[in-house]
Amino acid sequence: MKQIFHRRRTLRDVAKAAGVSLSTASNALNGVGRVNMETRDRVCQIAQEIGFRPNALARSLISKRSLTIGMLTNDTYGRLTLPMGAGVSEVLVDHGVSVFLCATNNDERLARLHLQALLDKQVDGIIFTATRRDVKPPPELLSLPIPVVYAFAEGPPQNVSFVPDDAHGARLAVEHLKQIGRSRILHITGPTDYLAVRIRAEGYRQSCDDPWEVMVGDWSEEWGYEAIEAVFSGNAHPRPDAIFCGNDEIARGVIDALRDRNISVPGDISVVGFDNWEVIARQTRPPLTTIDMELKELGRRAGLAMLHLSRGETVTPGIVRLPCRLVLRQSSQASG
Amino acid sequence: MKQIFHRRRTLRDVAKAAGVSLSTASNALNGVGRVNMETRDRVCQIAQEIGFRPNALARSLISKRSLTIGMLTNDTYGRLTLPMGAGVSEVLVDHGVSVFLCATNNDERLARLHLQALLDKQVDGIIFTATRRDVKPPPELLSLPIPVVYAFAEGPPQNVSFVPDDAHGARLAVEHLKQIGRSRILHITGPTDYLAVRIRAEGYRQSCDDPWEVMVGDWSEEWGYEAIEAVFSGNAHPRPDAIFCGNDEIARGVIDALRDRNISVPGDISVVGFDNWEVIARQTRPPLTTIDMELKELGRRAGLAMLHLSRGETVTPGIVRLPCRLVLRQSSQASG
DNA sequence: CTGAAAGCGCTAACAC
DNA sequence: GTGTTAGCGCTTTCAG
Repeated sequence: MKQIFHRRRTLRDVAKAAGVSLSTASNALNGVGRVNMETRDRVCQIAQEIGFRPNALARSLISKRSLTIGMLTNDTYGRLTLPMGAGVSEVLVDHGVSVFLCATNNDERLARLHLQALLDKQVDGIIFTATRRDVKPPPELLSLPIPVVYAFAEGPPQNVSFVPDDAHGARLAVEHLKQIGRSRILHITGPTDYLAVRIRAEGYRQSCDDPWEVMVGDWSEEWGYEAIEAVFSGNAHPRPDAIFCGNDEIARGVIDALRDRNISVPGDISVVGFDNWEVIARQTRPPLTTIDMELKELGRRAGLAMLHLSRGETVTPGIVRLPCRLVLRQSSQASG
Repeated sequence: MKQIFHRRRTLRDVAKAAGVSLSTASNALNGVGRVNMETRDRVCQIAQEIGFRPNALARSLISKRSLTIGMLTNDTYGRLTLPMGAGVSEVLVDHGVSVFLCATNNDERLARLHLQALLDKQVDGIIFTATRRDVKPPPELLSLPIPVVYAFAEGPPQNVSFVPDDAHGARLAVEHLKQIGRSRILHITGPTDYLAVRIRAEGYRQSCDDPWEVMVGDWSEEWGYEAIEAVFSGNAHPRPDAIFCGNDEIARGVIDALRDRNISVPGDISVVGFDNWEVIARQTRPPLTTIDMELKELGRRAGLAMLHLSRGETVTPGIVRLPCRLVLRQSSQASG
């Protein structure tokens, strides 16, 4: 395939066709300055007809605002980055701001390469997102000539960071379980080197009247399954009547293991997950009650903050913790 | 948060500091024209020191190449779009090309908005990707002043489109099953209004010596589960010794149903899925043999094609079908 | 109200 | 080899 494309229309074309000068055409189209109604309409009319669109590059060169931001993410677009990205561009697109997506794939060189390209292209700001909120952002971000916002990552105190309120999420889960009459609540979760794991566990301990020892493993279904085996095999373990899992995959393993043991969910034991990863949470049997981190909203907030900053406005710095949401399905209460 | 940022260094700053003219500085930094080795080094040295970086906007204004492309996708970044996006930017980043990600969310208005923004920003080209290859691309794409490449979508014949070779994938699955000695192969798949469903089914029929009637439902685990119930409940149905599923979710339902019926996988029945969606395929018990559509490679090819086109080179038009890959796990053969 | 002129930051002819 | 000049497409004083 090879196509020949004809020159784009420029403001000059419009001006000539309308028989006015460049500046008049410009003023007319932008609705600034003093310009006769009639000429204004005529210019706009003609611009429309010949399909004129202003060259954003030329504009940005003057205005020093490119209406462009970069989104730097450390993963190959995991399930976390995506909803956030959607949120970000959702709030920005109406303001004409486009988003460069840069997947650094956890590669230092790639990150630098992308960052350099972004700066060269004069992006108005950068949103850094990660798959783990305790990922250390690249140090280059600390001394940039443009604003930086952190999403699902904790930036330095002088910047704005948006993270899900994991403690709140854990509380939501536990409170819900208590409210439906559960009291022996077990927490099975992922590796403790994840900040989120530690915070969720702490949230669990604080809202539980009688917290049990937290069971720590990896993020897999397998671990959830094994954990249940461990709890129900010997007689050593006391029996829970509810299980709050650190993520949905673990919860799925837990539910499968309970079913294999003919323990009814939610009849005998209520199960709550974390993440609301639909492909898992909707497909457990029964469907999983879980905690949604509202990532899209998080993205929206980050995008909004970026918008303000790029206009030179002030945004309160610090780490903003956004509330989670309890998603009720059948795994916690029979009436669903 | 509010920060004051100081003016960026311009070529003029470099020239002044080096005591040369603008053009000499430019030539030196770009290694073009005739410029004395010593002055060249000195200029570069100084540029480095004061942290000069050329303004890509100004450059693009002259070169008419923005080193920027747009990726238009119809979904909120499904699991298909993402690996492709990674592939695209992987091949482009080394050439200084950045990618605008535009999620249209299947909204006409949003699509137009994004498209307009992209054109205004003088992107060198557009990659259109979809979640279904039979999604009709927006008609606006047909008459654009820049090249358009289709990925996981079928564009008009005069353009290049890259799609996974579903027929090949189906053949891979069936051939594999035959090779391990299976002959009564059942195909359980998704809705027939999906082009991919029809092609995979056709591939199944052609490579099977004795194809059975294809079982059609939706894309869910539930459907896979139900389908097995249907097959094994009455006596009407003949019993398969292998099941090729239209996607991994169905396969998971199938495996769960078989386990619930104490039918051994892969002992009695081999199961093969489609998609290689790891969160599912890795977590079935046993882990799922499946077909990978090599989406990242697909993205790479699309990015490469874009690169050529944006340089004005010729690319053979038409629909390019990229081979799939069989991912062996334990669900098809015991030795795994 | 409108137009001529300068300039954003950079590149590319073309003199010197 | 190096500097001067024009200009990419647009906005923006500032005269008229």
